[in-house]
Amino acid sequence: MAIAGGFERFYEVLRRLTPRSELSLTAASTLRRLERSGPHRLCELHAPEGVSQPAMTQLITRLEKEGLAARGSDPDDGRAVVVTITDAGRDAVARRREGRTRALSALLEQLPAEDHAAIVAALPALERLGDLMVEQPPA
Amino acid sequence: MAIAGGFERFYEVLRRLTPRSELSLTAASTLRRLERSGPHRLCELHAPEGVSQPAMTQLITRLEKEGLAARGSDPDDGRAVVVTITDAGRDAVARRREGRTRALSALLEQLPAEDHAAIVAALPALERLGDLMVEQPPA
DNA sequence: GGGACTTCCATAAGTTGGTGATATAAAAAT
DNA sequence: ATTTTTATATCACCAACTTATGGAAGTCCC
Repeated sequence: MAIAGGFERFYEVLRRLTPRSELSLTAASTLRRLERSGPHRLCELHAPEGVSQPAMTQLITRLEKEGLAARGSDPDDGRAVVVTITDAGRDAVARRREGRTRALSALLEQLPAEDHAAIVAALPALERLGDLMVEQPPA
Repeated sequence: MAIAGGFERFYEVLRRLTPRSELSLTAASTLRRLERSGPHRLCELHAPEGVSQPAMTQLITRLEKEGLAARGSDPDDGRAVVVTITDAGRDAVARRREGRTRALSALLEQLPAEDHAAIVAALPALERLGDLMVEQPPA
């Protein structure tokens, strides 16, 4: 399939759009999740982010150290750790989002209008493809 | 921009499509480059792959150890190291490509036909966006 | 209510793939 | 013939994972 080849290529390209920022991929994704859908227990975070539980523990420890997230407790369950995003965390997410958006916009503007339109038109489809992929662990 | 958000999402999704394989992202991308456009000197590889020169040296060392690439020399320049992909390397690239293709196809088939069409239609545009990104180091 | 599992999180130890600083040898320049 | 530049390699270090294991809080079950 040419589609797979195109995706492979696109993936590498996106990879380069990110790297040197203050947040790792998983860190950014986790913070965005916390911002979008509120506090979560640690065990609810690691699976959707696709990392092991110890990795999530360590990530939260890092985020806490940097002041971007906070550990809390659940009064009804002494085992649980409830992770919350802080204001500084929201700022970091916003900064990252803005930086990405600016870089992408600059590139998109140089693209022919019909390419631009094609990408916009495909976004909802890509979104749904993403949903499928989360539901069904791809081999 | 909604586009940036969509890409961010899509990136995370693609990330999950890759990891468990035998090759790291940079390794796969480098092998593909060697397959596509023939032998390269080490110094011609690290910049387009977006890693430092020591990282490329180490990557080539790993690939050599695994038999996927080979170091050669340039008779006209004693400093140069010329990297070539081996048959085993080609096999590895092919296997990876096939695995990805199968996983993606399985998902794409479940998507409504118009989503499928939208993605196919956007591929050339994404390709061109990728070209732009390589030319212009995004902030 | 007192064990026996179970769930949630943390810790330990090891691995991978990167980084910057620096060394070395070959080529180019002055 | 020096000096400078270029192409790799090596070194010490680090970030972010992994698996295996430990311990504490909850649940189940007579």
